[in-house]
Amino acid sequence: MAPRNSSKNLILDKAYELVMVNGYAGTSIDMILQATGLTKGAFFYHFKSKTDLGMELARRYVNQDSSKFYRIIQAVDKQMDDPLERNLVFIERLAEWYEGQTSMPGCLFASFSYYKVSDETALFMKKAQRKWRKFYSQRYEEIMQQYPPRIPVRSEDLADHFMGTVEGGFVLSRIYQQPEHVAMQLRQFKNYVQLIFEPEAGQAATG
Amino acid sequence: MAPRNSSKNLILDKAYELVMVNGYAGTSIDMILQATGLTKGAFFYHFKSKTDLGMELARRYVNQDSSKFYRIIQAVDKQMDDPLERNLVFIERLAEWYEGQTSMPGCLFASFSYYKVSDETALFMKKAQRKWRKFYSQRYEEIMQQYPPRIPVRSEDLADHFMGTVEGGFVLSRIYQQPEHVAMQLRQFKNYVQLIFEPEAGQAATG
DNA sequence: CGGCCAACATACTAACTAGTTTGTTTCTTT
DNA sequence: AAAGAAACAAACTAGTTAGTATGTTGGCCG
Repeated sequence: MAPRNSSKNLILDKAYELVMVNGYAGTSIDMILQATGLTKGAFFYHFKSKTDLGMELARRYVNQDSSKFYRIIQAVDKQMDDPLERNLVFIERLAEWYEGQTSMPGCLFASFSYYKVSDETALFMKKAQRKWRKFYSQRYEEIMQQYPPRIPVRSEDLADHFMGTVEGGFVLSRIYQQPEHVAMQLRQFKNYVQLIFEPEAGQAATG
Repeated sequence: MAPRNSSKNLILDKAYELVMVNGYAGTSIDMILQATGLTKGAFFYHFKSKTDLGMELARRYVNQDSSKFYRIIQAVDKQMDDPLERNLVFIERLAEWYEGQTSMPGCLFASFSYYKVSDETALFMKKAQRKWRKFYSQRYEEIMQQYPPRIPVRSEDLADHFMGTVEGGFVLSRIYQQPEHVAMQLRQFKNYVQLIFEPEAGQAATG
């Protein structure tokens, strides 16, 4: 791992920003170099090709994104024990986090999913996504053991739907050009989880 | 509008396919010409620039996608009158339609949202998306008048969440490289609508 | 202090990019 | 049949692309 503010990390930082705006194919190496103030020599010293940069961007994205989510999860887990409450508060905290962001939200994986960088990145992304699914589905498994779901649902599908909701929120935010849609989408998913598991959900409205 | 299988439509067809795989920036005019068997003269006779092609792709996508959805909706509306049942069956039919597709699903708007083709396309997409939201939110408004929702929800948010679910399903399908995720996501949303509005939803599991 | 290497800069190349110019065919219209 | 226009083809251009080859710098180590 390169030291904190090294040239390599600088390239990765700027490249990430540019890719999130212009996409991978729409981001040239020259654009990255102009943004960093470096030259070709520096770039090809740290990356053997542009494809290599794409792969490293994917790797770094997984690490940074994972740790961001874990950080929120751990903070919530410290404050409460109930698995359902944990999950609901996690979703709320995540929504609040996205509300605090100013720049246009987005997912590198989604960007790459609409332009195949390489077979390697495609495989890497698939595996990373599966790993996330496994993690979240275990959490929903815990919830299901304690709270009988109102309807038949699979924990894997809930995990996928959670991630899909975030992805959909990104796309909508970008089309509407309004970042707040991610939080809105997340709260819909939160409603869904509540309606499935919370024993008292929707009682007030019916009574 | 150009006649059915004209060169212009051929270009648009092939360009659409290529853009859905490589993205807009990753699809060169030469690639499109190679796929169509035409030459530069033909392309720039029909399109004044590549940006112009992007704009026409967006226009055509809205028309084709809208008519596809309307077709399903009208078919369902003929068979039943209840607004909630109509919506639920519509979602199910849509899920089945995506299950029948072989090629990797995706949305041109999503692809364009991760690479800004032009200010014109961005504005066009925003307006088209708003139009869709208006259409679907009206349908949920109807449902809400007849079926009191278990939880407080806004019809616009439901409309957005529906479209967001589809978009998320596309992204997940592409990352997992398994087209069936769109249908799975849609059925989660269907569950959500049922839990919100159906009076008897989830009664069997609790009793 | 001399050598060595990491970490770059500079200057190139060959292929590709969008777009233009000019020429050709075919159809229609009078 | 003449004329014009629609619908292309072929060849070109100027700029950009990823990638390379070679040169330069500073710091560390014996």
